[in-house]
Amino acid sequence: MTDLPKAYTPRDVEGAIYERWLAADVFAPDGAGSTADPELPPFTITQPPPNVTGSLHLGHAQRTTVEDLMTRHARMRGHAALFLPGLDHASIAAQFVLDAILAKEGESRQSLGRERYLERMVAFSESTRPVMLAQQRRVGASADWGRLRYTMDEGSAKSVRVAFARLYRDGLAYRTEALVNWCPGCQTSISDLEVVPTPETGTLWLVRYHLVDEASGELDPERSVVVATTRPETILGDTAVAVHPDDERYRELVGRRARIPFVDRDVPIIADEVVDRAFGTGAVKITPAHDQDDHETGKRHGLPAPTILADDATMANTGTEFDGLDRYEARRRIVAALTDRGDVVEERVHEMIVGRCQRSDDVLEPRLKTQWFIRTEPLAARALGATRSRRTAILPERFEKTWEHWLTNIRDWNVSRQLWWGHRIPAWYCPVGHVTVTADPAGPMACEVCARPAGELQQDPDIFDTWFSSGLWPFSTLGWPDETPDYARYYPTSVMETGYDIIFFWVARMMMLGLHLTGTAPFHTVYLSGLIRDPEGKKMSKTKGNVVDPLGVIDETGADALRFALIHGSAAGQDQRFGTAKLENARNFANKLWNATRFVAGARPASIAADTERRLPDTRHLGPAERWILSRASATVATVDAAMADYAFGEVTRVLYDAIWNEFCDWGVELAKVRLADGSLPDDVHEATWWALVEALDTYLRLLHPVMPFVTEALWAAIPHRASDPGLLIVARWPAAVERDIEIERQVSALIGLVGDLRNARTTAKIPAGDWLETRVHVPPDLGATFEALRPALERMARARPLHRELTPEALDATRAPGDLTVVAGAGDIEATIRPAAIDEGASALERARLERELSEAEGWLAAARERLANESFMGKAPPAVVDGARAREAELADQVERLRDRLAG
RNA sequence: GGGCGAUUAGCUCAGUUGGUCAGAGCGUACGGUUCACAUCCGUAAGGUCACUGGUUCGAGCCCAGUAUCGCCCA
Repeated sequence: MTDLPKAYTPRDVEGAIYERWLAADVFAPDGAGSTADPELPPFTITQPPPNVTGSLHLGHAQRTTVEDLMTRHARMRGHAALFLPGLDHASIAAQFVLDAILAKEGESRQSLGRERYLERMVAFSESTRPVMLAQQRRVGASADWGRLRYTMDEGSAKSVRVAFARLYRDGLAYRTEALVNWCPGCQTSISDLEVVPTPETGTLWLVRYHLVDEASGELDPERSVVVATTRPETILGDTAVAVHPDDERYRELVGRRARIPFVDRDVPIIADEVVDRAFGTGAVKITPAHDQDDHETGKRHGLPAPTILADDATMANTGTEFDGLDRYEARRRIVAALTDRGDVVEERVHEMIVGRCQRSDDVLEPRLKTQWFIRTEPLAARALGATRSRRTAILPERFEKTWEHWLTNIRDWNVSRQLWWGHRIPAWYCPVGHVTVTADPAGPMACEVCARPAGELQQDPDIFDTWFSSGLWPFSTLGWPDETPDYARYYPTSVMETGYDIIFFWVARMMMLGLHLTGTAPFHTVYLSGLIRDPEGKKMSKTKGNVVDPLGVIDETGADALRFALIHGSAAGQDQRFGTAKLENARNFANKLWNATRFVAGARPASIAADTERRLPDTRHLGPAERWILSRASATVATVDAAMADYAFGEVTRVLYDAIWNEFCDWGVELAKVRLADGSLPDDVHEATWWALVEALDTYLRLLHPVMPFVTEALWAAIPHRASDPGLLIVARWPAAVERDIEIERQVSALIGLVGDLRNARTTAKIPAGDWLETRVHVPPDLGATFEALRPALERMARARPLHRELTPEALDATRAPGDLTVVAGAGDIEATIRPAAIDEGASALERARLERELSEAEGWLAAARERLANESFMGKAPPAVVDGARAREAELADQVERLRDRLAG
């Protein structure tokens, strides 16, 4: 069909193609248009659900592309391929976004109240949701939209309740008072993973605490101890001073008491090995309610742990003038007051690490709270078992080390969040504090300990960490805890593709929860993508303003170009910089393919009807070029298959780019052109030639479809199909590698090499590209027939006319005239001469220099080859195949060197 | 403090089990109105594969160490 426009315009094609896929119902593995083989196992990917309130960025586009290409590949191979899409309610992240919007309206979480806030959230997410889904369609995701899930839908809610109830029953969920990471900005606790350790330059204050005279109970005027602290405001919560037990400086102080300023609390001086003698003065204050280490120390020594901060990080319950002050204001005033008293001994600049909130960047406060935790140790052990036994593989493999380390040092997971947007924890408390956990959405009938009626019970106000529902994703989306048909058929899933940055947040949790709740690892392969960075290598982020909107890119260069660019030259787990050069290259490639197809479609011999059914080329009428391209196409199938099996998607695109551009377009099409245009050949030959091109092109379109689905689908429609083909490429069968014709590949590639060498010689001698020059060639006898068959094409490709074939090297020599350009090609056994239109001294010199350069290069290789063959160790120890190869190479080089020397001498 | 990654052509990066693998794209230079494509075609130049040592007949690839940059964990 020649009605394809001259340049590929993705905009004119993509939307319509996606609509056709939707209309044909081919995304669902059990859709009306599915061609899945029921005998084959299904292939399942559950999409990492993007945050519902966000918008897609390049990272999403990259992941969608990888997931989609695996899905499309599996689908074409006949598997029932399920790409299950979804959205995440994103609890804290969504609240953060909404809170910012509310703030602009002069409202806040508090001003709205829980109910209205949640209504607002639902409305907001409903406004962003269709945008996000549309974005994914633009990228080309062949996801089963009919199975779209949401972490806040009833299915997810049910699985959350059931999962938690099971964990509780199994002793893996417990409620306790513990020191948690509190974000004063978000007003919630967060998990250890959400803490961002941030280096900061702070101050280390050395503060004098006066000792108490045990006899009088008054301050001992003689004795004091100087403690070092970076947080003077927590002095108000001190319940001890600690020194190292072996520290001679303080040995005699241990057991005495010191008076805490402002609160006038007398606290013991204790000895504990946790103290670092080299830090500060070697004596530290202990604030068990506001520091992780101090909390542990306090527990060991039975110290009280008064909380002195409110949820908003103002001072509270100290009974001092500082109550009600912000923590930093309190710090300033306390330092000032201590200075006035003369008790600030020293201030030092101090480099330290401060924990900040991943979401709001607020400095976190360790706070004592009663919360729910998941006991992770037994779960982690099973997760490790799954990867160690290779029931689940992690790619790239090096992440297994990270995985091992984290899971073997894992800490219990705090799942309580003092937020509103999310799944409410299904735990109820009776007035005396008994706990009842139930999966029943209506709540418990009564306290399961004391049987107090439901009316007296109160549900936990907290919600779950958003990652809790995410952790159930691979099975909650398929119907778990119910034994649904989907769950039976598609679980466990096949591949979990995601960014390596959430391996702990998400992958580990899915693994742990999946193994415990479903008894099986939720996926057999974890494919970790690298991160997309900006051209300078910086992480893309909204605050940096370097985020690229994929829709803009798609509008400009097309979804296929974006997808190709994201895959090409990438490797699993490896970050990539993303710039316009890659995109342009990908766009050009799509255009190249478009035009190649345009040529093939337009080159259909008149003897073949436009709507004809696909035929295999008649092998009797195939020329070497056609046999060559068919063989190369088959080789490409094999290489792509191998790369796909290795999840080496960058290799897939590399191989296809090379095959399509440098083999099919540059030579397959160019060589065929001559034959197709040769009116002296019979129709049978034209037809076979054309069918060969169609066959090869069809193979490439199929192979490329997973990466570039739109353009391949569009182009596939422009070439004849087989009777067995479905109407759409997306559900057509993946090609099978057939036996290659190695001999024809060798011969044609030698002649292609000859053309290149002839062009090189002409260019070096500054011969105008368009000049037709008399050219003589000698090829070894076994290449003779192929040479003759390709002669017209070779003439054209090398601008060699007339083109004579000499039967012996001597015959070629005999025709040589002064000024002739000489070419030694192939394995040194092909020679050619080009006769310029006029003898040009300058050109001759250039020509001679070229030959000399070639000779010295060949001599160098030859010397190396001979050295190798002379090496007894090599001859003795290298495998015979390698030795044979080296011998053949040596012979070739010797031949080449000899001929080049002859030419230069003659 | 522990771990991981990167270091290959001017730039951005491929290189699966060690045996012509020294590659691609972009860029550069020169030349092209070849009837699919200037989003193109042809030709070319450019690299001691970070450094040092080791294993091996043979190392970009394996081992040890060093340097620089980056990331993760504590």
